[in-house]
Amino acid sequence: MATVQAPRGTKDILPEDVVYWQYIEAIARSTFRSAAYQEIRTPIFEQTNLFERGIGEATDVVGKEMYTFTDRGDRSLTLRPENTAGVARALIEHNLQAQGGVQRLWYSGPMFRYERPKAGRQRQFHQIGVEVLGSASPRADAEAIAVAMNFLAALGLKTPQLMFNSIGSFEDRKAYREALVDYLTPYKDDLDSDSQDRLTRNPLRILDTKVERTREIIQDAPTLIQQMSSESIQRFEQVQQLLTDLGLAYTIDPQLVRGLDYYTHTVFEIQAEELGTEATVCAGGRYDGLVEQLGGTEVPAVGWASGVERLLLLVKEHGAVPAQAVDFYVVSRGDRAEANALALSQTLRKLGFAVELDLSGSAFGKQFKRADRSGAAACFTLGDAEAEQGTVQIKWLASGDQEEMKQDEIEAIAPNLRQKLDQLVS
RNA sequence: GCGAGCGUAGCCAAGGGGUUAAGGCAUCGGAUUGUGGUUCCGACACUCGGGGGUUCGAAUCCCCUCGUUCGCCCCA
Repeated sequence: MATVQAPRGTKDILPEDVVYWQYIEAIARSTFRSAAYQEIRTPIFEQTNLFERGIGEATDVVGKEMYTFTDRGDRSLTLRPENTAGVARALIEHNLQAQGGVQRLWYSGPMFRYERPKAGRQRQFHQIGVEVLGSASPRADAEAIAVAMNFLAALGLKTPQLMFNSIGSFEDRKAYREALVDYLTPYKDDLDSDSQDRLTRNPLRILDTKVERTREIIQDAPTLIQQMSSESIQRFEQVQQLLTDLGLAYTIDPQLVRGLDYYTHTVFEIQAEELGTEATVCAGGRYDGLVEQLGGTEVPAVGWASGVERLLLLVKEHGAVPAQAVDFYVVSRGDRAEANALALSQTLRKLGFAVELDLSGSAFGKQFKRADRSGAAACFTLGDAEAEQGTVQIKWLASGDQEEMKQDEIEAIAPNLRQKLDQLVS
C-alpha cells in the first residue's frame, strides 16, 4: 500500500459505529453500578514481567502474542494483553485490600495481542471486565457470573450459553498434571505434534484438542475431578447450587480449561452461537493465587472479561440503536444573516439545545434538504429580510408549521421550545 | 505460525487478455436564484490494493507484497 493505513489488526471506530460502542458502554456502566462495582483505570502498558509472572510464561499469550518493546530508558514494557494482572498490580501497589472488605472493580479499554486477525479477533481489541478481590466465598463467583449474565441480557443478547467448570486448586492441578502426563507418556508417539509439545509445556491443554486420534487417547485419561480434593469438589458444587438458585442455566464442560495460568477452581465462558469460531463473548474465573504471586498478600479473587468487538457484532445484528439527532438546524444566507445565524446557534446551545449550523452558503432549498436529513425537529431560517428586521423563522419540520419571532426573544421563549421538543419525542 | 479464498469509486457490485471499466446507493450541481422529505436532468474510477513480469495489448495471466475473510492454533 502506497497510502497510509491503520496497522494490521487495528480498526478505526467511525461515528456510525461509535453509537453502538456508547450503547454498550452505557449498559456496562449501569449494570455495574447496580451491583456496586467501581471503575478502575490502569495503564495500557506495564512492565513486561508483570505478565510473565501473572499470566505464566508457558501460555500462548505470553509466549508468542505480546507486544513487547524497550523504551528509551531500556525498560522492557508490554502493551497489556489482558487487564487482570494490571488490576491486581494496582491493588497491591495502592494497598487497596488494606481498606478491608471486598473490592468490586470494573474496567473498559483496549488490549493488545499479536494474533492473526479475523472477524471478532483483532490485535488491538477492547475488553470490558470486572474483578472481585478479597472474597473466597462461592457467592462471589456466583455474583460475578450473574453480573455478566445481567450485562449480556441488558444488551439484548438472546442466546448466551454459560459454560462452567472447576479446575481445582493449584495442588489439585499439580496432582492432575502428573497423573495426566503419566497416562499420556506411553502414547506419546501417537499424539499429534502440538499435543506432544504440550505434554511438557502445558499438558492440560491437550484435553481440548480437536485431533481425532488424540481425542481417542484422552477418552480414557484420568479426569481432573478424580484428582480434586473434597474441599475443591464441594466448592464446585456450591457454586453450581448458587447458580441454580439464581435461575441461571449452565452447562458443565469438563474440557473447559482457561489459557492463563492464574485460574483456580471456577472457570467459565459465555458463548453466543451466532459468532462461529470466535463464539466466546465473555470468559473468566477465580484466581486465588495471583495477587500473592505478584508479591501481595493472599487475596482470593474472581473476575471476567468480555470482548467488545464480539458484543458489537451481536448488538448490531439485533439492530436498533437510535442515531442521535440534533434538536435544531440553522439555515442562513447573506453575510449579515450568516453572522446572526452563528450567534443564534450559540445562544441556543447555551440554552441547552443541540444545534447544527449549516456552513455551506448554498441555496436555501439545499440547506433545507440537509435540515431534513439531519433529523432536527425544527429549522431556524435567517436571510436578508430577517437580518434586516432582527427576526428569525422557525419551521417545525414534521408539521411544516412556520412561525416568526424576534431574535432577541429566543431566550424568553426557550421553555416553549423545550416543551415542543418534548411533545414531539413522546 | 500453517492451509485456502478474496481485494474494481465513500458503500454494494458487473466485467475472467482486445482497448469508451456496466449498474445501484450515497454525494454534488440544476429543474425549484428564500423553504425540505417525491420526481426529472446532469456530474462523479486517466483506472481496477501496491510493486514487478509475460504480451502487440493486462482489471483480467504469473511472481512478490500489503490488507482482509475462512479453517487450524489460540483466544475475548
